[in-house]
Amino acid sequence: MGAIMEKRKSFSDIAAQLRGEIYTGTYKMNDRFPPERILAEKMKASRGTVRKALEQLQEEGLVGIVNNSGTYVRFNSRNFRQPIFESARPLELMDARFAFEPHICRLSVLNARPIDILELSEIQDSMESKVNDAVAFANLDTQFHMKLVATTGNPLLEWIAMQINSVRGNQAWTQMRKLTLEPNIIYEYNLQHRQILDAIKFREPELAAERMKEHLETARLSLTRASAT
Amino acid sequence: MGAIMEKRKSFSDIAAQLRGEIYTGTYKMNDRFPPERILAEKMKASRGTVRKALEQLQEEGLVGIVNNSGTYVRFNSRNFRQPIFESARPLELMDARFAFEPHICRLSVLNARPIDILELSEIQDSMESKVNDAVAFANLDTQFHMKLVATTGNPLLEWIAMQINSVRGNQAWTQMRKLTLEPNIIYEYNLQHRQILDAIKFREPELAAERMKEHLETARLSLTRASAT
DNA sequence: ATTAAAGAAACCAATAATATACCAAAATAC
DNA sequence: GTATTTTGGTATATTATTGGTTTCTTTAAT
Repeated sequence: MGAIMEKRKSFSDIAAQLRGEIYTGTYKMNDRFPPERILAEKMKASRGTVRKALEQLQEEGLVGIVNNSGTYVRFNSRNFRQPIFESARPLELMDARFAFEPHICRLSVLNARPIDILELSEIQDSMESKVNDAVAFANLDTQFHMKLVATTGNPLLEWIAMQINSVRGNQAWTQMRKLTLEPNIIYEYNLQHRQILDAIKFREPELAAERMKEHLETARLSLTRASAT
Repeated sequence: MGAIMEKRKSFSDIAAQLRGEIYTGTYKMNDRFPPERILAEKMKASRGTVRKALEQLQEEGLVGIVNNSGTYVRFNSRNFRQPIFESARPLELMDARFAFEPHICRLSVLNARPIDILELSEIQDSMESKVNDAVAFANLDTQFHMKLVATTGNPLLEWIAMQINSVRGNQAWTQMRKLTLEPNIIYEYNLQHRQILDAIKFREPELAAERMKEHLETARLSLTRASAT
C-alpha cells in the first residue's frame, strides 16, 4: 500500500514552523497563540513537544509564555504605522537605493518601451534647465527615478520605490537637500542622469547599472560631506 | 447531540477580524464603530472581550476610543496599498529579490559581527538536515534570508525585506513551494547557501554578492520550469 | 538491550471570558 | 430647558480555559 508514513515531528520542526508563521505575519505582534492543546492537534504532535518548541521560541525572544494565560507574540512582523520611514536616516536610505536602483536599470533596459524612454528624456531635459533651482530639481529627480522604476512594469518594485521615496518628504530630508544640492552638484547629477539614460537607450543593462552605481556613489559622497559639516 | 459547539473566541480573534475590516475598508477613516454591546453581539463574544480587542487596536493606532461617544477609525486604507503584495506574482517577486539580496550580501560582509555569522551557520546546519521536508526547509530559508538582512544593521532594509517575505505566506506561494522544492533542488540550494555564507565569513563582498546572484538565478529557473508545467 | 525522545493522560492553580448590573457623561428627543 | 436614551468605563461573581506539573507508556535510534 502507498500509505504515507506520518513521520514523527521533533520539537525543532515545530519551532521552525511556528517561527516561519511569525515571520510571515500569520501571527502578529501581541497576538495570543492558540493554546498548546490546540496547537498540538494542528501540528499533529503531542502537547509536550509543542511545549518544548514554544520554550525555544521564548529563548529566542519571539514569544512570551505567560502562566495560565497563553503564549504571546513578541515580534513585529510588519509595522503598519511605518515609523521606520519617519526615522530613516539618510545614509540608511542611500544603502537601500544602492541595493535597489542599479538592478532597476537592468530591468528597465529589458522592459522599457520607446515611449517610456521618450518620457524619461523629457524629464531629463527639464532637469537640465533647473541647475539653479534646487527644489524644482529635487522634484524632477524624484520623478525621474520613479519613472525609471515604472518602466520595469513590475508593480511590486514600483510599490517599494514609492515607499522609499516617501522618506524624502520629511523634515531631515528637506534640510539635507538644501545643504547638498548646490549648482555644481546638480550639474554633475545631470551629466550622470544623461549617461544612465543613454545606456538604457542603447540597451546596455550592465553599463546602465554601473553608471547608476557611480551616480549613487556621488550622491553618497555629497551626503557624507554635508553631514560632516 | 450533534449540536456544534461554537468555539469560544479570544480577544486576539476579535482584534484580527476588526483589523481586517479596517484594512479592507469596511470601516473607513473617521467612521464610528458600532457600540461595544452591538459589536459583542455580532462577534458572538462578550462585551469584555470586544473591549480588550478594541484596546489593542487603539494601541496599534488603528482606532481611537472616546468616552461616552464611541470608537472611531483612525486609519486611511487608501494610503496603504497592501493588496499589491497579495497579488504579487512569483516572477515579480524574484526580480525584487534580484535587486536587493546581492547588495545585502555586500553590506553583510561589511557589518556582520562574529555572533551573527554563528547564528547564520546554525540556521544553515538546520537547513542541511531538512532535505526531505520542504515545509521545514522553506521556513528555515526565510529565516536565513531575514537574518542576513538583519546583519546589515539597517532597519529600512530589514523592513523592505520583511515586506517582500510576507508574500510567501499567501496561498499561491505555498503551492508553488510544493512544486519546486524537490529534494535535489533543496540539495542544490544548500550548497549555494553554504557558499554564500563562506564568502561572508571570509569577508569577500563581491564574491558573496555574485554567489547570491547565482543562487537567485537557480531559484528563478526552477520557478519558470514549474510555471511551464 | 539500553537510552533518549515523543506521546498520552490526569490534575492543579491562575487567568481569561462571560454575564450582569450600575455609573456618568454625552447625544437625542421632546 | 428637561427628560430619556445611548455611550464607554467600572465592578463583581461565575464558569471555562490555560500553562505548569507529574507519571507512565510508546517509539526510534544506537
